[in-house]
Amino acid sequence: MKPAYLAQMPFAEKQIRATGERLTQPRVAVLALLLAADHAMAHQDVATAIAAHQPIDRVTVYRVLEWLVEVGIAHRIAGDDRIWRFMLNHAHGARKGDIKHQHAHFTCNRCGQTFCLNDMQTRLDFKLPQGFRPVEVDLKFRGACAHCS
Amino acid sequence: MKPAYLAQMPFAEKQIRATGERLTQPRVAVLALLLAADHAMAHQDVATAIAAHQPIDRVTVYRVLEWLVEVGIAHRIAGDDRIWRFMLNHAHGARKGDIKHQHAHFTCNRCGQTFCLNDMQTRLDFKLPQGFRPVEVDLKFRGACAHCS
DNA sequence: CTGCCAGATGCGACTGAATTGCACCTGCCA
DNA sequence: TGGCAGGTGCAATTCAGTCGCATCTGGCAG
Repeated sequence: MKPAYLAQMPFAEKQIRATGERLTQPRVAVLALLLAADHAMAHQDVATAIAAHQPIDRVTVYRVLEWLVEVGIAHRIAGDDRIWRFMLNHAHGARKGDIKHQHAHFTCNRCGQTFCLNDMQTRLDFKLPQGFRPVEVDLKFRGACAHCS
Repeated sequence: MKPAYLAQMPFAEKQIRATGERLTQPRVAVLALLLAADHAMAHQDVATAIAAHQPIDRVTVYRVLEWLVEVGIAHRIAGDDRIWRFMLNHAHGARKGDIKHQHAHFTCNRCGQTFCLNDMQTRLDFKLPQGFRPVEVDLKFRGACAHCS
């Protein structure tokens, strides 16, 4: 059986080319996998999924994921199990001076999966104590996801 | 020179007794240290600070911190460096059905310290996608803290 | 089309936070 | 004050993530 992410490869290639950086097998495979995922993936998940279809080194997976974050394609999420999870960024027109990356994550206590809530409606009004100047905000929910509840 | 946290020991003892659980040296020391801290402390910080004054095992520190979380005295914060940090809970009358633990953390990009923003004013209106039922919310800021800005 | 080489990959060894197993010790109640 | 449940100390282990280095390769120059 062919993994579903293979269908995403052409799109992955295109997106990598758009960065102007090198197009390599591991990069395409990892990005295609993330394109096909509806939830955040841990390094291990990525390595296992790809290894089932083509040989890939653990370390390369780490480096590709890190690279995807660097070029702004993906972002990493710190899990409660001290494991990084990765997800593609939604295109969002950030303007200079804006607080970056203001979007929410939802981790399901039942199935353990982490989702990005890009389309949620949030209004966050806050006023920090004197002197604290935020640059970035993360919002994280825990509970039961749509699948498990 | 006597570490400042020693002054907190009587209070620590009292709070531990209030739990009905055993009163032990390591528990008192760790709690006293956290009582004296104005920011979240990593396991290592705790171990080092206490070891300077009395012998204590690394593993015991882990277990005491975990225990403090269990009995509801402290809570743990996942850092971006995949290190747990611990801070005392503010007393807050949570009612059944309330979303637990809705408070914010602020991690300084300069000095690396993490603070609990208990006294901040926040209003968070949110509406999650269909089916997602949150139990807990964490809000995390990164930027420059009052000391560094 | 081909050779070159910066940059990417693969592999092994390593780091460091956190956990586990087990023997010993100690609060605390009877 | 004796017993023992539960806490502590120590050694060994786990596991995500990192590093150094040799090899390979995408993509440009020639």
